[in-house]
Amino acid sequence: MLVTRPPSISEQVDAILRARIREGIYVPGDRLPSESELSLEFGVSRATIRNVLGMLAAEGLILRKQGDGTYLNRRIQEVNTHSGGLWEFSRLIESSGHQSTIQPQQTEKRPATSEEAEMLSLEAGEEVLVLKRLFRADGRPVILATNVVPAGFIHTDPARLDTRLQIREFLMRYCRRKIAYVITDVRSGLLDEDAARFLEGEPGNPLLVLRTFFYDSDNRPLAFGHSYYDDRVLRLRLVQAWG
Amino acid sequence: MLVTRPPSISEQVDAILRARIREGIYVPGDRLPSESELSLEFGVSRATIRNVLGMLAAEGLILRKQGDGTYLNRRIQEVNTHSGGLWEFSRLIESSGHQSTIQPQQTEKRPATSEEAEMLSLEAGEEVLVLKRLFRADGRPVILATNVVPAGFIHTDPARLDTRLQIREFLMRYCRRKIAYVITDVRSGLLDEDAARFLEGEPGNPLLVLRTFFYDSDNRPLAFGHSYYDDRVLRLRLVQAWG
DNA sequence: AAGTGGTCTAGACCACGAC
DNA sequence: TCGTGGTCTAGACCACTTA
Repeated sequence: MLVTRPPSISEQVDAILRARIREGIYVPGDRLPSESELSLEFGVSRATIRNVLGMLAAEGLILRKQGDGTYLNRRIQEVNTHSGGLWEFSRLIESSGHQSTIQPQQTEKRPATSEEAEMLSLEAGEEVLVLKRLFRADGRPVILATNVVPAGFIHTDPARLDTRLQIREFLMRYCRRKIAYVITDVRSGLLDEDAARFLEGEPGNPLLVLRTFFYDSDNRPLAFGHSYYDDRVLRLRLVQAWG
Repeated sequence: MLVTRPPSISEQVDAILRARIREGIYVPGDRLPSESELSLEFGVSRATIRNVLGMLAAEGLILRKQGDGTYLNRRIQEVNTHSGGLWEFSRLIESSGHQSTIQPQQTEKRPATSEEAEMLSLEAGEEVLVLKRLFRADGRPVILATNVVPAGFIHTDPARLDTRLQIREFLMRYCRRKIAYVITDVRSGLLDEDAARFLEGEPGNPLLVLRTFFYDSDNRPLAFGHSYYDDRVLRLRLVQAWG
């Protein structure tokens, strides 16, 4: 079913370079081989190498200096949003150096509220599937995430759904929908009584509230999420490369 | 002095396309001309066109559909972090549709605290320049930003500094330093008494706290900032394109 | 079948930094 | 001066969507 197309040349080069960084073959502060050397070594064109390096640079993983060379950023470990996904909580937790666990708390199918109906372009009263899940970092609860998906999207027997999947994987597998882009609202909020039962903390504590909207390439809303993010435990840290 | 190199071909194409979007020549939801058509129209190679479109797509401004075409995102107006800069507050405010004003509150030169010294790789007691500024959106105070720069970086007579400059421009003009990348910590916090004097609000209100670290391409810290961001007035909204 | 975007190549020339 | 990354070209072929 899910056709797994072979990895492209760029993806392979990307994987190799990331592996070398991970395994310490390239050490933070190191100067990497030049683009021409890499293109010779891998037997690919320089344009392909540049494409890959461009992505690594955009993540802040490497620093490129015209006339000099390409260097491995000394501060890679400080950042947890490499490759961007602010909404892929498991990866966020793991790339912060913690062990991530997902704990489904509640899965219910119910009519959409009017607010939900509007955000998901549904008729009032159409059903939605609501997934409430708790993410833990090294056992400590950090994120309480609620995701809402139109029930009409789901082609699978509800009893067979794996509610531990990432939302992206969930939409792909059960709804055959591909996320094209995501809009995330970052707001501050206070821990309410309900959320305090899940996240260890006292009601009234400040925390981050993320509202996430998922769309496909036709601008159709696929899902949205509402998450409480305990920033005392897990930093929300973004890198942005300039130029 | 500041050499202003002529805009590259990509920059020109980029400017033209953004202008067409801004002026409504391309309307949200529209299908843009194909890459080949654009490359013919502008007399540049398709690779150059793709380079520019790639950036617009990364910002979520356009959506590209293989086998179909390129479409202008219907939700462009909802997003205020196009081209990324979470720390360029004026642009953030203006691309949210507000009029932005900067109000310098205080400029002082003093020895670095031990925390500042460590973050900026300074010796204890070295001097720093502290800029405290208030950003307003349509007159309403939204961001209280404090930026700390090593005083030794500054080559200009302190009395002649323009304290209304963006931090990027400030570092470039007075310190001849180029920001290579920026790390931003987004945290939740409570309005304290001092900040409440500047931002209209009561102490104890939740708000966003941004801590921003600026580095050059040698990994040297250039500056850091501590900002109170009133998210009731201005949304902090990120787009991330998938794939 | 035709046209779109996605990937990749093999060159060229330029701007810049270190030596 | 030499090697680096930055820009740009003119092609080729593939994957995909639409008709």
